[in-house]
Amino acid sequence: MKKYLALYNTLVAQIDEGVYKAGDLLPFEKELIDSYELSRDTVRKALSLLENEGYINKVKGKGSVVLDRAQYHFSMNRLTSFKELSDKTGMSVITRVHSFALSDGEVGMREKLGLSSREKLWQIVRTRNVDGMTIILDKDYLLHRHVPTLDMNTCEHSIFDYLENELGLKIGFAQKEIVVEAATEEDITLLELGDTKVVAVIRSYVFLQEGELLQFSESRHRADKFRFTDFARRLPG
Amino acid sequence: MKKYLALYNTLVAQIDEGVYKAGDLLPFEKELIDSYELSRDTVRKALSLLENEGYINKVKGKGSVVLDRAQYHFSMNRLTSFKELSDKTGMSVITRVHSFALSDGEVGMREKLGLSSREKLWQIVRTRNVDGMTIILDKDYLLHRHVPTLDMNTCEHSIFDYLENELGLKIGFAQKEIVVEAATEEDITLLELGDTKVVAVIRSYVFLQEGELLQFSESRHRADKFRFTDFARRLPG
DNA sequence: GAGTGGTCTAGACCACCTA
DNA sequence: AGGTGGTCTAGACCACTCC
Repeated sequence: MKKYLALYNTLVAQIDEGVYKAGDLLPFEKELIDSYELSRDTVRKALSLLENEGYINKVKGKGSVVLDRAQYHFSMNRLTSFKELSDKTGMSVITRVHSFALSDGEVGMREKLGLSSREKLWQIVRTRNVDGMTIILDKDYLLHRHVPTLDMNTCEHSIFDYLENELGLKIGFAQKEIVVEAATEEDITLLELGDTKVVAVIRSYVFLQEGELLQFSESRHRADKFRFTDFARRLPG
Repeated sequence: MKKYLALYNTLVAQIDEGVYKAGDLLPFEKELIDSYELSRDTVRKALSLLENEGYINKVKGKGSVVLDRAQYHFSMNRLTSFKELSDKTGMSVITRVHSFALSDGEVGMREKLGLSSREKLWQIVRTRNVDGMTIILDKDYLLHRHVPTLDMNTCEHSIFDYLENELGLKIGFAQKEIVVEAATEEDITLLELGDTKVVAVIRSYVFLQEGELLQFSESRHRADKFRFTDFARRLPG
């Protein structure tokens, strides 16, 4: 639909298929303008997206250099669902739902999230078995206000899809933090931890486009299987 | 100099000073255009930057909502030097240089970085004492090709500044990864680790604007003092 | 000098929110 | 209905790279 996104997607597809390899130059702006019949700004918007996503590096006076993206494959720079991630990486992922129910949240959680004493939360506890090993314990808390109903089938597949496509919620942005913590009894049991009684925890606060809190999540990873990657740019100027 | 950066900087300053608080609306595009006498695209470029940095959330038909940035203070989303980070957060940071010398790198490193057998590396080992506690062990490797000379004073202060301002190197982007590892003897000694013999490691590969590797770094953190925060947006579309 | 991307401008139409 | 941000276009000048 949107022209700059269409161009972005075709260029991403071409890079993924190897039409342009690491070190190659993408067609110049002028060439893209002519061959796709777009204005310069539209082409530049698509290229800026590619740059922000770590696909290319634009160099003044030279062109857009394709980067080696093989090493960035597990990037969690963006807000993506677990499902998208496993689809792209081709890992075999089995999700097991341990519980889902309306609750009051854990102690102190209501205060931390700034919720009223009435506000109920959906609590969902799931484990992820990746390539034959249970390595992640996901604990999600969804605000009942935004999510009136929820079922087992949704929890087993993609809650993200459900929120966006079924409920029409518009997810805007998320704040994440990564810390290392001592394993709880729950971690030890569900993740079959061995010697190292330590987990890496990704906590995220997911907000709707208007800035309202939608969800709080804890993703607790076996420390020995944990890897987080990030792509960073220098600020312009 | 650049108009959109000037506007970005003044708006950042105003948000930091509390002129606009979390939940407030920034002046509308039209108002910024008129009061600063800029074109719409220039104003939009500044606002896009603010949005990408997590300062605001733009909502169609409504305006630019200022986000609560207090919680994001330790953001390492961007490529910033340790010095910048400590300047902004007001923490007392003492850097101690343990060694710096030209070396061949550690075993396997040359292969991993794709370097020729001739290529020499500057190896710099430093610890960071934050608010009275030594919590980070930084091991940096700079390619000799790009950095002919280096001295003690530079290592104690900002290598980043030296590379950019003295040598005129143009840093483009970095790939980072975070993993949790068992502590080495070096970690235990230098970081005065107690019970938990585990460290959080941020590895980064820093590239120049043209895509050449400049630096490889390992930042090894006491697990109990480690915290990494990240701001993520949903892709447009 | 020719070609590249970076910045800036002016104007148009659309989709969305609020009233 | 009026205002907002989102997209798209056309054209200009500049800074940088490469030959």
